[in-house]
Amino acid sequence: MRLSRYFLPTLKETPSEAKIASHRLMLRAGLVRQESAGIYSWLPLGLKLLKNIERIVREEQDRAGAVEMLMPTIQSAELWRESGRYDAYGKEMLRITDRHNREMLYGPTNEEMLTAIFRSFCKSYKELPKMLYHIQWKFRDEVRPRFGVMRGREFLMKDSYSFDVDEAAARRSYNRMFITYLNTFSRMGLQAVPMRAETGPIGGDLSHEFIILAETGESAVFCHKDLVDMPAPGLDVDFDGDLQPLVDERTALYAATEDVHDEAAFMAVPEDKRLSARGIEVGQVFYFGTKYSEPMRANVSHPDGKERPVHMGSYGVGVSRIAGAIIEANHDDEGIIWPLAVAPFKIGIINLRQGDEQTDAACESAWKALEAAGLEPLYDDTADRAGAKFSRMDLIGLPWQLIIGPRGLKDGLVELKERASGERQNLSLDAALDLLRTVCASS
RNA sequence: CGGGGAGUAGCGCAGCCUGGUAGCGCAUCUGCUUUGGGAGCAGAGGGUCGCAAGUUCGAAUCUUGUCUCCCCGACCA
Repeated sequence: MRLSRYFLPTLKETPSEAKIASHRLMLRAGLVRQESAGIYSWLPLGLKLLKNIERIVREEQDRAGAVEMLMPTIQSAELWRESGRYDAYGKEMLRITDRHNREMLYGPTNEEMLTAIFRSFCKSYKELPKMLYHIQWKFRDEVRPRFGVMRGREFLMKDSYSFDVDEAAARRSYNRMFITYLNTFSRMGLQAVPMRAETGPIGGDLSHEFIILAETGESAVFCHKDLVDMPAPGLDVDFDGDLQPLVDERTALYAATEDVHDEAAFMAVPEDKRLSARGIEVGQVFYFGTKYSEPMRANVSHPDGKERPVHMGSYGVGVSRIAGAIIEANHDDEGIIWPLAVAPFKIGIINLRQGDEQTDAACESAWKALEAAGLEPLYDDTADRAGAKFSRMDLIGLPWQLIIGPRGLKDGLVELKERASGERQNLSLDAALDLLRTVCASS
C-alpha cells in the first residue's frame, strides 16, 4: 500500500479527552475516531488490526472444534422474557421499539438466542456435544464508557456457547475453551493469566477471567507470580484428549480478581511470590449448567428415554477491547509497538527523499519485491520530510522499518530498523529483503 | 446514578471575572529556501464562540434552561 493513497489521519497533538496510553495512541495513530461516548469508527489501519485479532481468534476457535455462525445484533424482548433476563438486565441493555411498537433490544450477549436455536434443532443426547460461536458487534449501555475501545458501549466480541449432556461433559467443553484462550492470547503476543472470577449477570458457578496485567487495568487482581511466566499450552494440544491436567496446572496456584479475592488464601502464597496488580480482562469463560436451558426448555432425550435440560457454558473474548489491551502492553514514548502477528502492516518502507530518482527507484523495487512475497508493506512515498516520516512510522508502530535514502544508497546500503528493540542495521537492499522475508514469514 | 470539570477554526488553547464586531500555537493553501528525527521566512484561507431563551443600545463574556463530552466514585466484558 502506498501511503499517499492510503487514509491514515495521524495526529501530532494528543486529543485532550484521552487519558491512558492506548486510547491516546489509538487516536493519534489514526486507528479509530470517537463518534459518541463509547462508540467508535474503525479507520483503515484500525480495521486491519481488528481483522488480524479476529482472524487469530477464529483460527483458534476452529482448531478447538468450535463452529462459526452469525446471529443478529437486534433481538426481540420476548426471547429475553423467557429466561427472565429482560427485567433482570437493567439499564445496561439498550431497548428499542420498532414501528409496530414491538419491544426489541440491541444484544448485549446471546445466551437466549442460541439456546432457542439449539432447542429447535437438537433433541437427542446423540447430537451432543456442540460448540458454536460467532463474532458480532454488541452493545452495553455502560453508565460510564472510558479508556477508549477498552470500555466502549459498542464492542466486537467473540462468544462461544457449549451444549453438553451433563456437567462432566460440560466441564470438558469448558476446559477446551480455557486452553484455547491461552493459545489465542499467546499468539497475539499477550500473556494472559486465568483467574477465578465472579459469574455476574451470565450466572453459573464456575468462571475464569483471562487477565492481561497492566498498570491501567480496570480491576485489581491477585495471583501467584509463577502464573505470569507460564507458557501457553501450544497449538499442538490434542483437544480430543484429556485437558484436565493442563487446566489443573494453571488453576492450582492462587489467582483471583478482586470480586472473589480471598485474602487468607492469598496470604498462604509465599510472600515473594505474591503479586498484587491491576489487569485488563480480555476473555471470560463460564459454566452455568441449566440456567437457561431449564426455563427455556432446551431439553434432550437421554439414553434412558427421559428428557433433561442441556448443560451449557459460554465463552467470551473482547475482540475490540484486545486492540486496546495490546497497545497498553506494547508501547513506548514514541508510539505503538505491534507484535508481529497482529500488526496492521508488518513492514513500513520509508522513502527519505521522495523525488530523488535513485531513491524512488530503490523504494519501488523494495515495495514490489515485498508485495510479491505477500508481505504487504506500507510504503511511505509522501513528500513529507524525513523527520516527520520517522516519527509517524514510530507512532503507528509497524514492527519493521525499511529506511531508504540517498545517503545510504551512495554506498549501496539501506537501513533496517526493528521497532521493538530500536536496533538498526545497514545492509544491501537484497540482504534486507531476504531478512524481512525470513522474519515476517512465520506469522 | 452521585460528585467535579469542559464546550471558542481540523487539533491544542487564551479571551469571560470587569459586556463594545474574536485571538495564539500546530495543521491547511501559495511562494521561496530547505531536505536522515514532526524545518525556516513571507503571505493567505478558515469560527452563526454547543444550542435556545432572557437582560442590554450592544452578549463568546451576565442570567436561566437544555444538549454533548471528559474526569473521580459506584457499576460492568
